Amino acid sequence: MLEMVLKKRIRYGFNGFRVPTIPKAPRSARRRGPLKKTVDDGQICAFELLASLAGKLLQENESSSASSNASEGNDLPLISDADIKQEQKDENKPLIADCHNHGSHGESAFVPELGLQKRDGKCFLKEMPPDECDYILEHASVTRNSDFSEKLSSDVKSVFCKRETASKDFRGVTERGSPDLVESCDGNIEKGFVRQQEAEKLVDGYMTMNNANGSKNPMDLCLEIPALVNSGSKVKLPMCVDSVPDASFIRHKNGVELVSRDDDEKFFRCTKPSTNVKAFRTLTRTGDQRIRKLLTSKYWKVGPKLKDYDTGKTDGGLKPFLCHKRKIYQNRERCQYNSLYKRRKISDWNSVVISDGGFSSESVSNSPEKGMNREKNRGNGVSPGVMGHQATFCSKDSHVKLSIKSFRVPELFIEVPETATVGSLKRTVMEAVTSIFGDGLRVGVVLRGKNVRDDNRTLSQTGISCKDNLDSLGFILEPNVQASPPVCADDPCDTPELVSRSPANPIFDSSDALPNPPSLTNSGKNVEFNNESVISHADTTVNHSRALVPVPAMNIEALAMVPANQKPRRSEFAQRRTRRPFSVAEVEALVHAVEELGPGRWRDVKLLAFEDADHRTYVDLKDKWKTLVHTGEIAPQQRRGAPVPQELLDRVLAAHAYWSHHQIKQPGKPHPGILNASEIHSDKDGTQGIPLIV
DNA sequence: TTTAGGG
DNA sequence: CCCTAAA
Repeated sequence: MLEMVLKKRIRYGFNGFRVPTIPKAPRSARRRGPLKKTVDDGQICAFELLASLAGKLLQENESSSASSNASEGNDLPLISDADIKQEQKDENKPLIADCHNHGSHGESAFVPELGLQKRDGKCFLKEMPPDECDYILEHASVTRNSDFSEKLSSDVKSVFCKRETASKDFRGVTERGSPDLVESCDGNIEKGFVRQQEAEKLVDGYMTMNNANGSKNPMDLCLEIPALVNSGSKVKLPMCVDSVPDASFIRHKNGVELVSRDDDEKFFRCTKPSTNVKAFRTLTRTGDQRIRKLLTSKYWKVGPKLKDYDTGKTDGGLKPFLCHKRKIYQNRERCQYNSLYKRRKISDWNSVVISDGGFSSESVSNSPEKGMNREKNRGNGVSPGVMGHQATFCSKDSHVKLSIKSFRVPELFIEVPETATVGSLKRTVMEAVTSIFGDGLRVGVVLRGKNVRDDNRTLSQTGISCKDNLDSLGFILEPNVQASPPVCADDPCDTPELVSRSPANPIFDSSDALPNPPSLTNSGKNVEFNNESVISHADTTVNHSRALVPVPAMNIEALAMVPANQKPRRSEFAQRRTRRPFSVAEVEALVHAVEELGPGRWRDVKLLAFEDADHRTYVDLKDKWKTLVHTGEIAPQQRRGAPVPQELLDRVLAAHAYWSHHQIKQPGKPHPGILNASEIHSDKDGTQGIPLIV
């Protein structure tokens, strides 16, 4: 038989799926309206439940958490999910919004919703097995979209579904305009709750997805984070991660093989007989190394070991998967996985709000703003509870609002026999996607192209609270290193970083020619940030590099349709950072630092004068110095752009001349001349700054 | 990861 | 600013 290789790129970002939402925690909460209305069931109590849960979890966790996440405080709440329950299927309720619509392309997205189930009013909690239940899976729903464009690209999109709290059902959502498929999934989704350190947080943290009623883009996630928050602790991302585990399971069942490859081309293989799916995380060549790194297989390795389970498949429907997964998951895997994933999953939830804006915030969120979401990072120990009221440097408000419309996903490669049915293909893709997620994705925060790893820094410290930086804020999905469950327990591994960076451009798609990347494109990086910074949106999605999100969406069709597109278009994705002219103050600081340190020691210059300016890399400083020198050398009339005080230019030239004569920097050594003494160790202190030159 | 330069 | 070769 031949195998077709489908390569997909998954762009999370692309249209279709914006964000899958996965509400983790309190589902009920998520739904705005429903909750109360549905009072009837347990839903009503969602918060309460959550709170109680959280409390339990906390208690339990504390011990565990200590072990597991000591460092970070990740401990998240667990989620317990009771068994899975949902089972209703409502197929056709369109919940969410669209994936993008492209005019031409219709996408159909399918978003399942997850509903929390309560078992009894009190639901989960009770049922949760103390141990295992730690977390409940959440899940994500996957969506498929078929865009042409994407199809072309053979991307897979995944979408998260949002769920309604009350309902147990999934619904498929279709996008408007998209002629294609709409599928509804019946699947059941499990949810897990994450335990959070604090119950409150739980509450806060829940995410809401958009609902049909939701406003505009259901898919969009808006996150609000207190600027002060330490990245690690406070914000929680509701990821689909949880679902991940499930996915993994799924995979096995089919015998699909997933391979994750990193740039190096190492693969992981999950294996199994039937179809093989390989998921590659290759990055688009955007060239974004960063991204690549992220994607690299190392990260992705995931635990391939899943169990097999049966699933039905003929349907071709996703449903089976979902259901199966869950079931399986619940039954068996859970425990195991829980342990494994727990950390991750649990980790953080912050409240995420779906774009609709709305969930009833009041109940949940502490934050003043209503629709805000918070995220927590799992990593930090910091309690979410504390939201920062503090003002951020840059931002006016203490909260940073982010909106993530879509995430990008790396490419997936799938191999299936020609004889495979479309349904199996779909499943395969689904599995591949889920497996990826399942493995444990964690959210990485990229600011100005740099992965922000320090989870303990506050957003304001990191610069994320600044609007300007928001543009360059992106979220990426990173493989959970932890995949190896045991290891990571405590550590940071899990801790995802949430940083958001907004990518500058949503470029990526355009190249595709396909209209699709609609959402992304729209959002172009800059556009959005207004007061609120929207972080990822389109950009992220678009940018492969920046924004990734966990939620998987799939385009099945696309897959089928486009078996092999391999065109990696690098250019597409790459985007340029937003331009950020140096202010006079920055120039002054730079000049001062160079006067002391001399050129050639850009790292030290950065540390000395721009340590807190995350967006200024040492390369930027070096480049700026280069331009300053040039500017100083040319006639004032020839200078363009924001004028730099002549005084500074004079200092630039003086320093340049000085260092040209003196050995410019010797890294290890201080220079004999003027400067040295101060310089060497002065680094950060250097503040005293001695204007050496002059 | 930094530097150093060209683009 | 980006991208890279070198270190």
